[in-house]
Amino acid sequence: MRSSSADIFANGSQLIEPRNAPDSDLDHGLVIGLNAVIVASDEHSPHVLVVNNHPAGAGDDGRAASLPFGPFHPLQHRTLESGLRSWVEAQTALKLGYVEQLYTFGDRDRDPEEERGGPRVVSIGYLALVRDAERDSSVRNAQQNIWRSWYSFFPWEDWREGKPDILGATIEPHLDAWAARAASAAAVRSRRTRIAQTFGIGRSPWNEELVLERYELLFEAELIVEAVREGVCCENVIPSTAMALDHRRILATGVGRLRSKIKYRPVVFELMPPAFTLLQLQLLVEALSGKRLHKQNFRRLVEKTGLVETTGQKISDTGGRPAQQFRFRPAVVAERQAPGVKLPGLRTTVE
Amino acid sequence: MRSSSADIFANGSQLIEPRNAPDSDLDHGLVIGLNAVIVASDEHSPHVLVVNNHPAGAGDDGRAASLPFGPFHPLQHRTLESGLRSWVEAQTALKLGYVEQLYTFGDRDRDPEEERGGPRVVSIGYLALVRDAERDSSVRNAQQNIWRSWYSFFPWEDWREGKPDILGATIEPHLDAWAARAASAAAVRSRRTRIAQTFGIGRSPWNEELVLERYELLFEAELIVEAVREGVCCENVIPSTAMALDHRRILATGVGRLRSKIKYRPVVFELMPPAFTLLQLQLLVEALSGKRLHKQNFRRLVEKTGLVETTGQKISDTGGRPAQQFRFRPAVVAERQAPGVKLPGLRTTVE
DNA sequence: GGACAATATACTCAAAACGAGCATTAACGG
DNA sequence: CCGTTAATGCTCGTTTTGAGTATATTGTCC
Repeated sequence: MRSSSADIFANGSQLIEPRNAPDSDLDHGLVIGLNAVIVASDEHSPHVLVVNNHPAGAGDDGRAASLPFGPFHPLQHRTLESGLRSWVEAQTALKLGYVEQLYTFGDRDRDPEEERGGPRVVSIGYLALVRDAERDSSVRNAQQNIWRSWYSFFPWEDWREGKPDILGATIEPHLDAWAARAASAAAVRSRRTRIAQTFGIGRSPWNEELVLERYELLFEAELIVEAVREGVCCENVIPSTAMALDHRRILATGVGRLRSKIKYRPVVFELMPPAFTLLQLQLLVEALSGKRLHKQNFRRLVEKTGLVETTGQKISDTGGRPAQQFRFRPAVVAERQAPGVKLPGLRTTVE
Repeated sequence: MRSSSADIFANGSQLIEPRNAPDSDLDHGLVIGLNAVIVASDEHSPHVLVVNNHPAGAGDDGRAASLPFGPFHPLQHRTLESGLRSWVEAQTALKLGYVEQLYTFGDRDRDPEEERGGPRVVSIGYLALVRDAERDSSVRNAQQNIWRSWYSFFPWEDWREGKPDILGATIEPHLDAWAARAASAAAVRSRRTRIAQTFGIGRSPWNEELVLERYELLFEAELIVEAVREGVCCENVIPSTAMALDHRRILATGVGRLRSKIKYRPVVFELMPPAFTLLQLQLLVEALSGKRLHKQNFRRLVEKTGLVETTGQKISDTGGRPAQQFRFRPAVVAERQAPGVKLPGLRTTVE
């Protein structure tokens, strides 16, 4: 397929070509790992599967929970995604539905052990969605694999009951103090703008998609346990569940991605039972997005997109007028370009 | 922070933990490569830096062009992005502005040589933006590194002069024939829906962001040279510039990502000169998105977002009433959460 | 200087989308 | 039958958007 007759002109400063043999030290001490953000959600909260690393009887000295992780086995797996699916399904008995790649994390300092000579681990993060009913099948290792509400890791992300107290009481003051500590007046201003835009303060509205940006800001301000270097005092740390390494960052990436994706692609299905009422759908979307929606407008939007159709059944178990039962239109589910569920109202703009 | 007293029951089928030592064959024959989609754009067309693998004087038998590629050197680089920046800047003399990770490509069949025992190359694709003025500085290896309009790789993506002829004349008939070849009636229908949604046929509007989806559909239908297996006839192939390996797929990912990103983040700046007229800005956005926009509405949108401010200067070299000169508001450029340039108009919905 | 070509910029107007709420309907438990 | 609870239907003012028309400002050609 290739031929090169006149490579005599090639010189040393050219771009390295794909098929050049790698330097011998390149494939030394390099491991590719696959991390999965596995999400299921009921009407109350989305849950994430985490691996509990506490050894039996360990107290706070045990390692923090981590995301499920598996090595990528180039000899066995044709694609990255099949590698992911195979170890997840083998080890948790979960049937993964939708799977999407999130991001590849490769910073050296993502793992302190690397600095001490361990192999460099480059980790490819994936988002996977499973139906809530599937959650039971993960009990195979109930002590190790547990489902946790994703809001336990990001308590500031749940605005369903209004602005979370933790924001006004703790986060905003600490962030403001951090901003004030900046070197120059310009830097202080820059930090303030960034805080305001990211956390929806002042004229900026709260944007539920900026999960990662908020996490990284808090991390930078050393308000997150994982960011606190050894030996430094950490009284400012915001109460929330920590994770190992940079797993909370990966999780934040997943949460943000899912929150934005539901708006333009029909992925909520993957989390819903096959039949449901519009209220159930709304509650799920609210759980994911972390904000409350205007019921009538939500209905209007959902019906307009043509994503769902009625099954003809009526459900009367919530103590009011019975609700129609819906299902997602199979044609839409099969196709990927279909739109998602727009989020209407209850504007959180004004606090 | 947490305690679990009864982990005595933990058994061997638990999820593999992050710090487990990898199997010894894991880091054998595995290389991480960094691919860059480097984009610059003038008012006529966005350009992509490709490495010309054709040796001087070689004909069509030379290898197809590829994206610039460099190995990731875990010992030298703290982060993936710094690894990318360093080899790109060293080898092309380009000053990269905005850089963002696209996707990690790891399918085994992305490179036929792997099947013959070569090392598995997992490639992390990046999108990098440089100002058009920077394009000159890549001449360092003019024979090797050349800029090509991205529409030479995807001629069907340029709707600025109306629907490209190639669509109606070639692509749509071939796709339709491919759909008809499906196994079952249901499969035929499913393919047809997918084609219609992806290529904006019938009631679906053309969505300029679906660059990757369109490419993959064409690939599946074997209308792309790269998809044609050896020995199979290829008369249906759509005339367009091919690339090595899966590089055209990576490029499609980059184009799609950029097209969507300009709409919600202020990244056009990175491609624009510091001062410009609104028409210049519009032409650039049109070049990127591949469609024409309604001038007055574009102006309205841009001015509303507050992304730009006037410099006070007037430019009168285009033969009409002089235009105001604008620049991006530095405060906005510094911050990332700022909105992008919405695309108004001239609906391509109805053909 | 005046018509004209070419573009910039201002303003209009109707349709659609959106936020917010009120009103009505259909079940259930007493 | 009445109160409670939720589903569903409808309205209405505000924004946003698509698509123009109108006006302003320059250079050029005669």
